[in-house]
Amino acid sequence: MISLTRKQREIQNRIDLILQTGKEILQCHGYRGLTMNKLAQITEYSKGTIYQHFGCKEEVVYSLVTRGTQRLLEMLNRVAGAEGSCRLRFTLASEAYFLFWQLYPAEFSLIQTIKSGSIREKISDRKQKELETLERQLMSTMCSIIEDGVAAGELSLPENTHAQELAFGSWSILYGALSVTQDMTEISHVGIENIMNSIRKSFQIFLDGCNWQPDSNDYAPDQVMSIARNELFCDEFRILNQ
Amino acid sequence: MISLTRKQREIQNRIDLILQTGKEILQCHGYRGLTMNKLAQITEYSKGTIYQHFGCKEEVVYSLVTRGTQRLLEMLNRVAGAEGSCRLRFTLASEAYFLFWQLYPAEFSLIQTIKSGSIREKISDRKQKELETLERQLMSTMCSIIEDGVAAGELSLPENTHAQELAFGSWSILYGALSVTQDMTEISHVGIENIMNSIRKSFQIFLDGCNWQPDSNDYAPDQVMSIARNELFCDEFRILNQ
DNA sequence: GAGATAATCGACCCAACGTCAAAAATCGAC
DNA sequence: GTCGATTTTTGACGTTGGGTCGATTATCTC
Repeated sequence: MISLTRKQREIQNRIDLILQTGKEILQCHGYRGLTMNKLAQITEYSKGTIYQHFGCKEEVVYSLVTRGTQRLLEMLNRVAGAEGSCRLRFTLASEAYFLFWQLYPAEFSLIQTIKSGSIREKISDRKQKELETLERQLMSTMCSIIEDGVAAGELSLPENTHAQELAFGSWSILYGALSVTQDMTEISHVGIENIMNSIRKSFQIFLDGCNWQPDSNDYAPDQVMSIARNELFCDEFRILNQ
Repeated sequence: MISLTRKQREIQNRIDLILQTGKEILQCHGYRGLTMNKLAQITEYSKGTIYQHFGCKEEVVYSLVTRGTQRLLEMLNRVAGAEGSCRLRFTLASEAYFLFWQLYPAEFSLIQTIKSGSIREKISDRKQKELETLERQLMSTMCSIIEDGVAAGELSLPENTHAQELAFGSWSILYGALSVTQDMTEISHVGIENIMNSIRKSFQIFLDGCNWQPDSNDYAPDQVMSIARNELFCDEFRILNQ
């Protein structure tokens, strides 16, 4: 039993090593630069061993996205349990996504990659369900904040509109804006901070459009950033700033 | 001179054939299913000839996106010259994007694909600039509608906010929502029309959040669809419905 | 019609994915 | 501790598909 656990840990560590190495190769040499030979060589395992854990190259990157999404979900759950008006919490959720984008740029850009049909068709149903579940959880966390807001009287849903639609809409703004931004980071003549502020504005415009009136005015930019920086995501900010 | 023109036309026709064939293969067999051998075989040209027009496989798909973007820009330009309030026109712009997504799904989903760094690095600067210019034109068309709206007193820009930021924000909603939807078309239990209506709502919420008050109430859903269907995009709708 | 130039072709090279039978390590029973 | 059984690891190999290039064919010019 003990021996079994040790074995399982070894395997887990190896999987971690493979994923970490894969991520590093991706960051240095891009998707095309990631080859199974290189992965085997750097991790000092043979190709056959790698293939024992990952059925194909695509599964490696898919797993990276899954792992990244777990991290994001964990941040979002922290937000859901926070104090303050619901609009504040919803705004903090967007900050979580910004942080995710900055802390895990490789994972974020892989989202686009893995969504393309030609990759997904190579991934086992089990792995696909796994990521799907995580995404559903993300969406449901966002929804619950909206529903809390409705319950608290901060906003009322327009006729024939569900909380999911608002969650989907606000998520779209963030995902769309960040994924477009992703490709421009080098070219763009405007700084990242400016782009992020611009997205923040769009996000708030969307909430204004929902007529989301918080019971206090606690979602002002300074306050949001202060809570994010000093309370909810202090670990993340430390890593980011180092 | 005549002979030169004839030659040039032959080449243009061949490029068209290659692209069209590539698109069909992509639709049937996905990105991985598109191979240069197959492309050569179906077009009945040799691989060498294909490579005379496209430096690599990636350039084929990149060209498909460029061509699709031209179609979209052409639709958008029709919108910009339309009658009615600016909010109506801006809404019609979103309908143009919906149509583009429905008429050219292959091209749309390739946008995600080509944006990934590993593909872009294989594309010549010239081709990249070409697409970049088109994208800039798209954005500037959207901006000009917003600026017209400001000039007409339909909305006023929030402090420290530029028309580009609003254009970027609204574009993000559409791009983000549609690119997420793209992957779900088979799985999703809700119909496409519902999803599109949901995105339409989000879009309008965003405009509401901008406090965009049209001089007339001509952007009501029925009116928008009527103008799109019967005036601006009647050709596109005919193709779509057949 | 002949020589020059350009276009076309497909056999070939090679990188990279994925496989599999042999070798090595681990395990378990006595 | 040893030996056979089982699992894990390995890297040489098959195959696929992107890309090249010298030979061949077509076109153009004089």
